[in-house]
Amino acid sequence: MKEIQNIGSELLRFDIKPSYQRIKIYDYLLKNNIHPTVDMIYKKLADGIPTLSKTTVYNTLKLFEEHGIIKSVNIEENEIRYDVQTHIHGHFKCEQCGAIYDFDYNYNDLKYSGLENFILNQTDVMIKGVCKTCASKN
Amino acid sequence: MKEIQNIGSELLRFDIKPSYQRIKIYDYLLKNNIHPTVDMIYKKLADGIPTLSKTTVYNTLKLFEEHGIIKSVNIEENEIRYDVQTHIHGHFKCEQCGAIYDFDYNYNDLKYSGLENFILNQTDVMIKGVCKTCASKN
DNA sequence: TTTCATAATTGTAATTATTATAAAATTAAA
DNA sequence: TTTAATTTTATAATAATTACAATTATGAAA
Ligand SMILES: [Mn+2]
Ligand SMILES: [Mn+2]
Ligand SMILES: [Zn+2]
Ligand SMILES: [Zn+2]
Repeated sequence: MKEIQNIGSELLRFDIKPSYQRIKIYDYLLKNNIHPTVDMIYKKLADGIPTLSKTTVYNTLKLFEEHGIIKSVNIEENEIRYDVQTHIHGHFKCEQCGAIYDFDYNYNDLKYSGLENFILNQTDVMIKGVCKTCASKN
Repeated sequence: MKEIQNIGSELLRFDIKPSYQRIKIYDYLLKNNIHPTVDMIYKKLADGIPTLSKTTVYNTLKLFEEHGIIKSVNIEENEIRYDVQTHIHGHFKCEQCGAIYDFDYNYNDLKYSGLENFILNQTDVMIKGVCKTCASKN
């Protein structure tokens, strides 16, 4: 889990003005490292912030990503998920419980053929299968 | 490019009844190895088959995938793309021209940490960047 | 403190991809 | 030819996301 002492100054470090909503959203992401969807974030925070608009959640996450403080992950077809973990790592989605796990892989050993003279900006490794917990239940 | 002599018998090989629409859709996928979206497929085929329904395209692609004759790829957030190439390979998306390229990588050298006792069913490697053609123009 | 400009938030409507459903058309079997 | 099963079609319903304009909050100048 990512440890941040002061959320406001962390946002400022990324040139993001720390409004009340932005702080709450980043705080949620830090404390819930579950790659949540917009809807999950909105529903959880709407309890504590009754005036919160889903548009604000969309705007904020877009802003966060543009400023590089979070990453979006494209795991399932129909929804974007968000990740405070910005270092290079892969994602595993359990086909049974739906949970998403982080994992590390040997990024530097990856060799490609067919991409000569291409400029590579971002690599994502996605694996689907059955997680340890679900596998032991079967 | 995948070479198929008889589309009808190839569909039958995968236990798919070769209806007129199914043959046309599979034929399109074989001849247009561009990882098209449902909409791209529908629009192109609707010229030749005026009665074609988009629902049929959705149904057919779903059926094809269930029978393992094609794969769906999840490259951009908001849309599914389809691929007749079913062997393990990666996908590169050019951020400038939007084209999607296939590439090969050393699948067996991929080493993970954090997935001990997990069952891995499907691995996808996605890279974003600038393709050779676009890079040479800049 | 009041005034004003700017930025952030909100609510609503519009867009887009996808799924659900039921009727119509086609195919295959009796 | 009847009949049943399968496939296709049209339409409506969902769901995620974006567009947009009004409202609210913030912060500096007067
Ligand atoms: Mn992650
Ligand atoms: Mn491919
Ligand atoms: Zn699981
Ligand atoms: Zn390009």
